[in-house]
Amino acid sequence: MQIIGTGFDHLGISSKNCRSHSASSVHLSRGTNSDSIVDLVITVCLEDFQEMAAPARRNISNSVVHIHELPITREFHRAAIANNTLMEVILDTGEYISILVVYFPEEDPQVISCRTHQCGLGGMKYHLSLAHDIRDLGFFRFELCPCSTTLAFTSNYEFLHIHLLPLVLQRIASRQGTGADFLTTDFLETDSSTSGWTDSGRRPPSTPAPSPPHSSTAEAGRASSFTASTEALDFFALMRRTGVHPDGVTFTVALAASANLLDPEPARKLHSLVLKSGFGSDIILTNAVITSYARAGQSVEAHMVFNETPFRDSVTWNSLLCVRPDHNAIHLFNVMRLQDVQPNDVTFVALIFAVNDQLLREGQMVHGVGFKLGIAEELNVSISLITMYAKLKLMVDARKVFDAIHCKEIVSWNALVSGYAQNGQLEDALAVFSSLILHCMPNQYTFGSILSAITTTDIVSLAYGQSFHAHILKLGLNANAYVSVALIDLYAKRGSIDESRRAFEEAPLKSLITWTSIISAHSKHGNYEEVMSLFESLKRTGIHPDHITFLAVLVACCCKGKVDMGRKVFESMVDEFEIEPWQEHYACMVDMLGKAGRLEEAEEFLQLAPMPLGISALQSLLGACRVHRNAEMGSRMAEALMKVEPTESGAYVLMSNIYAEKGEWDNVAKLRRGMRQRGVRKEIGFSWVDVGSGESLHMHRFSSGDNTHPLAEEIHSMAESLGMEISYKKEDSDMGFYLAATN
DNA sequence: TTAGGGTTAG
Repeated sequence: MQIIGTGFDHLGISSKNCRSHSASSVHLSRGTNSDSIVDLVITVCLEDFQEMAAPARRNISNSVVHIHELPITREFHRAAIANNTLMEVILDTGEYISILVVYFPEEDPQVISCRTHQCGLGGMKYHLSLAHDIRDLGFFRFELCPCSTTLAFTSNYEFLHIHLLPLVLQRIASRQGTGADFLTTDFLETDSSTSGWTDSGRRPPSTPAPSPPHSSTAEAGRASSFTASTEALDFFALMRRTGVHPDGVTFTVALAASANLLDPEPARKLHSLVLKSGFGSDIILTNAVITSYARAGQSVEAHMVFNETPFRDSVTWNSLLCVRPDHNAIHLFNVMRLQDVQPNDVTFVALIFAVNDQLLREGQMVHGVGFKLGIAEELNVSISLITMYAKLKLMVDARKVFDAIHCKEIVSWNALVSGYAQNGQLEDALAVFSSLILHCMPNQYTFGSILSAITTTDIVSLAYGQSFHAHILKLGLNANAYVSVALIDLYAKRGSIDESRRAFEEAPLKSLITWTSIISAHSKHGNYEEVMSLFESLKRTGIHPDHITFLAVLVACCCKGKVDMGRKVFESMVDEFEIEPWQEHYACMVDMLGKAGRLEEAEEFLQLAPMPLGISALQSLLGACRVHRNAEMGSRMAEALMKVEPTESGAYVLMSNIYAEKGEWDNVAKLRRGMRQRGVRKEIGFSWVDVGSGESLHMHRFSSGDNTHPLAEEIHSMAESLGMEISYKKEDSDMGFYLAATN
């Protein structure tokens, strides 16, 4: 990427400030680069940007365009025109283009650099990735998107941003040097004393809403949506503070932003403002209010607004149908039809989504009604149906829906691949992939599904995954967040931890999931030190670990016998990160304490858990009782296990071993009799060996004493020699430990 | 300017 311009030096913009989205180096020198990538640098504020942008639009596909040092004006509203025109330029050209906009107020220049990055998707759709390089602007800290983010151009955020940016500029100019941190003020708060459900003072019940994601923690898309929406509402607040009255469009945009925040407060305040501003009967705003409440988890309020609305259009009904958790979507759909409201494709998509895997008949019924109305054949409805049937484990029906689609786009192929992958039908998924590549270009979703299917299919060799990895590299999809996570997981589960690590390091944007993937990978490999070091690095990034991260760390502590550290981690999860432990966390603690021989503490944890811990915790404690020869606690655990799962052999076998080791043969015989009477059979355990020669893409499965493989003899002798090597190594390390202890 | 879903990850 090349940025052309003059006047940058004295503004202090360095390559650091102008991070390249594509991670290539940034040159701030004057020069021309007429290759395929075109960069446009604009120094504003502009006298009349529109006029200047016109030649830009004409020339942009030919070479570098440079608009520079235009006279500064105080008519800031023109900046809005400038922004709009800028966006038009991007859309018109349809080229890969990077634009840097530098706002340059007259006195004491302040800089906001805003890089707009556009990528065209086959000329069909345009998405903008809008990244703001933030500079410390003295009194004014402009917290936009701290990292590169992707936003749809048509998202409300941009429009609001474009409309209100001039106000920000005006604010900067008028308040320079005042030290006011005006963007942190909650302008919506000015109405809080009077805000409420309606002017009659009726307030909605305060149901807790899901907390907003940490802007620094959530994966980039979510974070950007959250940050952008917060910013949009800040602008809205600023707009009101500066005395500009919002119109219906502004309210709609602000409500859409509030819907992204998952926080009921802005929704309530905006609803109140809508009513006070006389927009109470505006159907578009009413619909937006319903969605805003619904997204914030306030389904009661969403329903109340719906009920109090005298006029409802199809969007109003669809808005309510999309409220989660849905209150009987099928019933709502029936009422809608009784009231002669015509359902459309959106209605069906929402309805199908509401049909979960418990509702087979309802799902089929919805399909039938959609078919009769001629809506089921619409592409988006068909894709929803494929996913619905895949969830219902009816892949034959999913396939029928897929086959009936006339114009198959990549998303429909992906829905089918994913359906097969999720239902463990790897071969079908691979067959669909083979056809898919003849018709369209696979994308990150395709590979995400395929890789996860390979990872979860035990009998498939790593070589299979590697061939897809090669495909991914060729298409340049390896940097995608989802693909990199799938690769980390694939390599870790197939024993190649170094490849896992490489996939992690190559991931340009590391989300919590990326971090958790690599921590889990090392945890599975028993690399305690790596796990702890990565965990510390993760915390230093400011990303908050979640339940699964903690589980991976606790498992690592458990495997390594680091009980005190494990307890510390568990406590920090509860006290510092305020994460309510799942039963898996308690079970892990029980396992950890049990393995370390701290059986009483383990049993305490078992009782401490606010929920029943399930069989795995009991099994692990029973196993610990066997190792540490505590028959009394062991029999308590075994009894509890036999009550929960009377036909599972594990408890009988373990308890029988405890008795055998203590020489209590009568008890052993009693247990065995009990097993026979209840028809309990010991399950056969299998192991898989990946030969990795490339001749076969499938792994080889063995059970104990299994001689059916043609190379059984060779394999057994190799296993024997490996076993001997392991025991020598173990003796060596035991001796080392002994020497260290005696010294 | 309001409604939705489909593909991916620990």
